[in-house]
Amino acid sequence: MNLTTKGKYAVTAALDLAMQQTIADGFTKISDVAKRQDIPASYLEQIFSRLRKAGILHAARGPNGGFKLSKQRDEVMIGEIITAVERNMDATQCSGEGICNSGTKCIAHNFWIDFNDNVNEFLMSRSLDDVITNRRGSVEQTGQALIATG
Amino acid sequence: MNLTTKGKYAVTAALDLAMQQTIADGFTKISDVAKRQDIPASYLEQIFSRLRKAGILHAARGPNGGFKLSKQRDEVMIGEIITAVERNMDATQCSGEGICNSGTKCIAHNFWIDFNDNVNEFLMSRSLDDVITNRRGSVEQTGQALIATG
DNA sequence: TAATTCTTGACTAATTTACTCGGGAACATA
DNA sequence: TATGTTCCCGAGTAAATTAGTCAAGAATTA
Repeated sequence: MNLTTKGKYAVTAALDLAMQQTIADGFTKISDVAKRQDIPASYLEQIFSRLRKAGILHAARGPNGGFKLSKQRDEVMIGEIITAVERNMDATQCSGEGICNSGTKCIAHNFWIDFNDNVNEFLMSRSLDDVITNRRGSVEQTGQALIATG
Repeated sequence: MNLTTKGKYAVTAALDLAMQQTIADGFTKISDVAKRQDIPASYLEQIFSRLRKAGILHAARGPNGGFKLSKQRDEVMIGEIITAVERNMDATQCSGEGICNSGTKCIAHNFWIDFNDNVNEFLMSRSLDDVITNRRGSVEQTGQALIATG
């Protein structure tokens, strides 16, 4: 399981975009987000690139360009953001393949599956809007699983 | 947040010890646990050393020596094991210090605190016995927090 | 004494993280 | 169409971390 600076920056930056869209409806520049949230701009480029490819953000080039959310802020789940940028959020030793002890499931396998489910549910039940308004998960889990649960 | 092979090996090895103690009441050798659970023995040495220093295991040297749990298997929480061996399980960007955005709390700070609490509760509510008998957390959270929650 | 088992610390290769850098492409405006 | 703006993309890299190995030593039992 990896939860790194990249994932945390991604969430922070997405929250920033969501908040900016409440103020004005246009695109927000990487450099502005970077400055406000204290994130290295060139690193944030990489992160936004991934979020765009995952369909979470929409980009526009040129003057007045930048990024905006593809959906409403109550429709974007934190879990989506994290899986889009993190290498691996799975907690099983075998990446869910059940081969953790010389080809068979290790004795902790089901425990880590449960752990995955728990993290999954937490991250997929909280939208950007929930976090901004300090709610603790109000929207139903809708889509696909964040982590393969074997 | 770091959940690495070390933490996963630690849980698996502790489960093995717990299961062995049901069979016989003596000490279990590192080499036996390593063989059964497919964990490098010299790496497991390091892991058991930490678990012993954390008071989770008790060791004996010499013939018939090895390791055993210091408590009953329904009293050892998975969370204890993981914090004993993992470098950092905190998910906040600032290690809970609230300085994630140039000296102040970043806009995601409270979210990561909630995430910590969630993981915390999950791991501290499951004992070795719960995992072995495939229960999903039966014992009350008793002790100190796994992760500082700011 | 000899064999066994933990104890400790040093060491290391490979991987990952957390970035930077530079050139290019699209777009808006004048 | 020239110019500045902003995203796009890939390559490169220093530092940290992971996932181990190895060897010498201490305690214990037979």
